[in-house]
Amino acid sequence: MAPKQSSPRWLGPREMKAWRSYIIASRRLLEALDADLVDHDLSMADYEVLAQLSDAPDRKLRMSELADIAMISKSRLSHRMKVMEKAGWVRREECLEDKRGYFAVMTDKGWKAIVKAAPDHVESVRSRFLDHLTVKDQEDLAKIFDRLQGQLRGQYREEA
Amino acid sequence: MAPKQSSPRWLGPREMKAWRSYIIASRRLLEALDADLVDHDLSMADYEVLAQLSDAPDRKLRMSELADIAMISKSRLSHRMKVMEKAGWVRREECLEDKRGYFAVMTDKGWKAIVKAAPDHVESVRSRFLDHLTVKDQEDLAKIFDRLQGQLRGQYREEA
DNA sequence: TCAGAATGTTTCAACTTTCAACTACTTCTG
DNA sequence: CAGAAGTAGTTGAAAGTTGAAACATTCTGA
Repeated sequence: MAPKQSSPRWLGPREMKAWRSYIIASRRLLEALDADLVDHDLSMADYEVLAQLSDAPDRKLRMSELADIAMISKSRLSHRMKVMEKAGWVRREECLEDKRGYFAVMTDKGWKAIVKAAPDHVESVRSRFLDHLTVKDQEDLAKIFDRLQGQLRGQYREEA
Repeated sequence: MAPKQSSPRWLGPREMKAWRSYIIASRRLLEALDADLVDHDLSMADYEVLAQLSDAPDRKLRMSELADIAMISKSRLSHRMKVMEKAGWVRREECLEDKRGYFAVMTDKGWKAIVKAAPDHVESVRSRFLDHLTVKDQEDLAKIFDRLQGQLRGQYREEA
């Protein structure tokens, strides 16, 4: 895929440090955040889905759009929705404009669940991430990761 | 677990931005790096295990130590080793000093596999991550994520 | 010497994920 | 307007992942 280099540009010490620090801390961070959510019977993935839904107008979104912004496949969302539906957090609703389509709608129970989980999750994000960043750090990070994202977005969507 | 706050400190715009940018870009980055390794029949997790092994003296490590530095559970490593053993990349070797123990040893075939994958992986890390960072960015990131890691290390190991 | 701890594997059950097929509907094209 | 092609979403099966718990073996310290 990537054109073979005649000789690979190995990472220098500073590059290696940046990469390893980032990747290791990130793994630990994600693990910790997931662990913090277990008390609410949620994973980060589910939290993300519910959070997106709760931010949407009328707390409802087309399945495809939800899959898109939550960054999961349609099939996966379908399966996950079935579980969340059983938990009573969401329900499906037909789309009248396009009868192929469905909306994912957050129920009151789902809303209560996310409202209950959110403060702990936010606290968790603070205590494990934000609290350790200065204002400048925050700005630097946002800048850096926005730059990365710009280049990553859809880059590997080659199969389409 | 976390003590309930009387009122949660919601994220301000700058905090939200930093957090979302980081988490979204990171997910895309990880996905992309994994996708880049598929050609070599490797996942990031397997790459990590093999890389650690290839860095070790004699390319061999005690199972526990390997699990530790690759940040996976012993059970998981055991499972994974079985797969990699079948692929011919590693083998197990008894430990003579402690007969309970085993070494994970990288085979020649495993060495060849990682040597073949490494340049592409490094190139992938560059093109998707490092190339978008200035030297200062690299230093900033290392500093920030080291700080995070210090606080995360073992923090949730409460069950032990 | 022996109880308890440590190493590592295994079995099992639950869960996750992907893939391809499928239904139903919409849009495009001539 | 017919029919081809595309889109939305679901489904079931298969494969893979994971962690917990039980287990065998060996080590260690009192």
